[in-house]
Amino acid sequence: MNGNAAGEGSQGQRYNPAEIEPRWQAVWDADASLYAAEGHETGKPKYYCLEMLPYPSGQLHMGHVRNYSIGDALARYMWMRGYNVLHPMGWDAFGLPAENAALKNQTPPKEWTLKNIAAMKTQMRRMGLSYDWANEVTTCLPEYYRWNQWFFLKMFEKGLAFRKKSKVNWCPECATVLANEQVIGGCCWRHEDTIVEQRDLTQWFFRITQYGDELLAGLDKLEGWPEKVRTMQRNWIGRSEGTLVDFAVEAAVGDAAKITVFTTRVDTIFGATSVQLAPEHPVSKAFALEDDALRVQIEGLLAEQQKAKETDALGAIEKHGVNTGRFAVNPFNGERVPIWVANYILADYGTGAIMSVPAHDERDFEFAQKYGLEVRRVIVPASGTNAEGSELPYTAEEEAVLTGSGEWNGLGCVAAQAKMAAFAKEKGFGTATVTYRLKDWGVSRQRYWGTPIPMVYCDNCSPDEPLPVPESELPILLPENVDITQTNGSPLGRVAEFVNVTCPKCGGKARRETDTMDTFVDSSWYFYRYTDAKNSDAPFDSDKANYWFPIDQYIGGVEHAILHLIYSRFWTKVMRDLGLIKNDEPAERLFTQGMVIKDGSKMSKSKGNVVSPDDMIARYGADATRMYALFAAPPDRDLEWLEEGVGGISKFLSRVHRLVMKFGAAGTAVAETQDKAESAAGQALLRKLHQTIAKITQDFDGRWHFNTSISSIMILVNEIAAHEAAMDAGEVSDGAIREVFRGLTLLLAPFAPFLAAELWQVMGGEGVVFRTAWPEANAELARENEIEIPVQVNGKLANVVKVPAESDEAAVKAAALADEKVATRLEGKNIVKVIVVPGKLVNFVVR
RNA sequence: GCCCGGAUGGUGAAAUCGGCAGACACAGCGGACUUAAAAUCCGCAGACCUUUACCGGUCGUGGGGGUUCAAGUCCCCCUCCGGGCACCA
Repeated sequence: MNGNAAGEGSQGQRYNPAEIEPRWQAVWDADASLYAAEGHETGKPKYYCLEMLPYPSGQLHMGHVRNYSIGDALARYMWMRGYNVLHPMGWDAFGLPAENAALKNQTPPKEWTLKNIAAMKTQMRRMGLSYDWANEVTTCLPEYYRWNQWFFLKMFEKGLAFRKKSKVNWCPECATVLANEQVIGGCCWRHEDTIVEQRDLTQWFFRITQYGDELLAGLDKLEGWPEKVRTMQRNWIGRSEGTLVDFAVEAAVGDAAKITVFTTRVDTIFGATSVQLAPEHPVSKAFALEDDALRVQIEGLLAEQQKAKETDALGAIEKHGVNTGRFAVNPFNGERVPIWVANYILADYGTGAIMSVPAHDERDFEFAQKYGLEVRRVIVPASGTNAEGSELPYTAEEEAVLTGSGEWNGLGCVAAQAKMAAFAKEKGFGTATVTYRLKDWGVSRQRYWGTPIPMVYCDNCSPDEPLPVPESELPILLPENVDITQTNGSPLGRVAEFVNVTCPKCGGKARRETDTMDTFVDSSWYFYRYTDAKNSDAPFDSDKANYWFPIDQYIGGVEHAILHLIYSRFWTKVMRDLGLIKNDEPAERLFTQGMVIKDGSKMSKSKGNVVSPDDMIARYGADATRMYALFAAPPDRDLEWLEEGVGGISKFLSRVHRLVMKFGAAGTAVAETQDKAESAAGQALLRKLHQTIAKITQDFDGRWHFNTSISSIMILVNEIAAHEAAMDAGEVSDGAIREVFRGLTLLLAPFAPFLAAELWQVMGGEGVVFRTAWPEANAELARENEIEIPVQVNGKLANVVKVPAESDEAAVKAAALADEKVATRLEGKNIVKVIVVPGKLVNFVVR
């Protein structure tokens, strides 16, 4: 290039990320120690910075870019603050897409997955992310999934892994079972238009409900987690205190001698005017066997309920019921009440049976109105409470007392609940109890690409009980070259060498379990493996895990608020009880970043609004792409991707580059300049630098509003540019120039690592910029000499006056009164009151 | 229905503890440089009224009320948008 002879800006020195970034990437890739975590023997405090591991689809998307830009900035900052940082990455590599891709491209899942991992790793390196690749974890490799199997055996030993026949969500498209959490709106989470069916299958489960109380109680202590996530988990666990009460069935048939109802309002039991059963309740079934006409009606109700469940319209289902013609006896008052079967009673919550109290429950009221059942009031507002809230149904329990309830009359509702539950227990027809919405975790999947479950079935020696594979036989390798083109049944069931096995107990012929594990198993403990990823004797070394855990900061999308994060908490508690670790919770702090939006909606292939990170990097560089992801919005909010914005950041980085090339080459070795004779320009530069250091340090340590951190760096650069002429003229000392450019580069390092490394080298900085101590804000240098004070008259701005920074109240007031404009406003008025907030404002209240 | 978020210029946003609303950017407009364009640099920029211009004024943070010398910020009521949960007894 030619023609641009003027001064410093020759073409060859222009900011060119396409040249700078690959050069530095090569340097970093060649140095495995750069981002390596140190051992516990280091004297430094530890910091475990973790971003959620991606599914290796083959392509990073902008959500990843955002997630990892946040984590990377934090990790680099913590390093510069002198911490021993663990910043690992891995691959959630099992799961259905690999099988789908295999069908489509005739590529085996393993090959497809490993190829994708390689591609995404390249993208991550291009992004300049500071991962410790020595601790990389890939969940689909036997080195990892053998420990899934090991944990399964431990859980089986402790009775935490068990089999039961259960109604399962079946996606016809996936031809597999889905967890409740994978059913969204009655449809499959992967096939949004495919309605999930109910099927009966024998499945493996993890007894997460055993930890229900602890999972719930632990949420209160997770103060570093978003309240939103904690609330979602609380709702998911759905703990509910109530009472079980037995109603005897009149003229009992077979097993159907009593009906146990679950209620949270046992205080209303004198108002119970019917018992309502779920269609699938054993007593419903027993009645149906005796009466064909009734059976048909009950089946009808069941069909309605299932259909509603499938379309997720359960909340809106029209209530239907059928009177069985039979009666149950209320043990509290000996009264006969009719037994109904209804479509809105769920078999899998509580006991599948309720007592219906129309006067004090919305749903019961609606049902009773429809079928003309008796509505009997047994609760009234406590005296002194106004009666308007007492219209039926009256559901209050505070400030409300019992009536028409025999010996319990006059008791407050809450007190009555405890006393009546105790009474039921004493008399042997009930007890206080706790019910959960949380269900045990179904982990069986009838798929190929997952961890084989390490159990065998032997008809000879153990026809009823599955047998665990001995630990010494692990891993049970997932066979390769399996035909996964057939869609029905487990693919592994068709591999004879896999299925046929010698019984570990009797040595005879036995069959292997052919289901694989839910991939949420993989992601429930991967972050422990990061602490010791190469260990072949154990999932990890306890000392190492205990050094690093809990995770100091976990960063990811809010879509994992329930599933992944509750399973991870469960797994941590199980591992603690196995004696492997000491912590009760996996992560001290959790951060959920917002979505990346384009043209008003979430980026997705179907909407065709996907922006490729590779394109952005090719056009503007990785630094600009990452920095934009942090600049465009605070990290917890949704971010609108605007390509022009990335261009703006790129322009800003060019400015920085130009200025450092021009002035920074003087070097960074000397950092102190408290030269008393520093020029006004020099003082202004140092003042802005130290203000910026304070601001960014505060952002990192506090609320993570990196958008304002970056804007403050821009302000600093604007200040530098404004003093360019003064620097040209030699009015600013070399020391001040050095300090300013050195500080600027260090502040930039967490956000734009490539450029920071480049500039550091240009300036002759010692060592690696990312291991250089984070600059410290000098309050003395940051202090303003003069500040502007707004002066208001009756709360309206009159003028702004300049005063020395340390002015006291009287001086500020005097300066305000001395101002001409202010004086004009005050003319002829009576000053009633003067408010002076030192350093902030003056307000004259006049009449 | 319940529980969380959110609503500020043309756009993304800032205002962290009740103290100058719109920092910093994007887009736009004007200018410098250039044969020209790109790039770069400088400047303008909430709306409205007034004014040749300067100056000046009024309104303004989804809507309505309130507290206060002072409200985007606190309190009460309402609207809309996003997310989660939902006959869970």
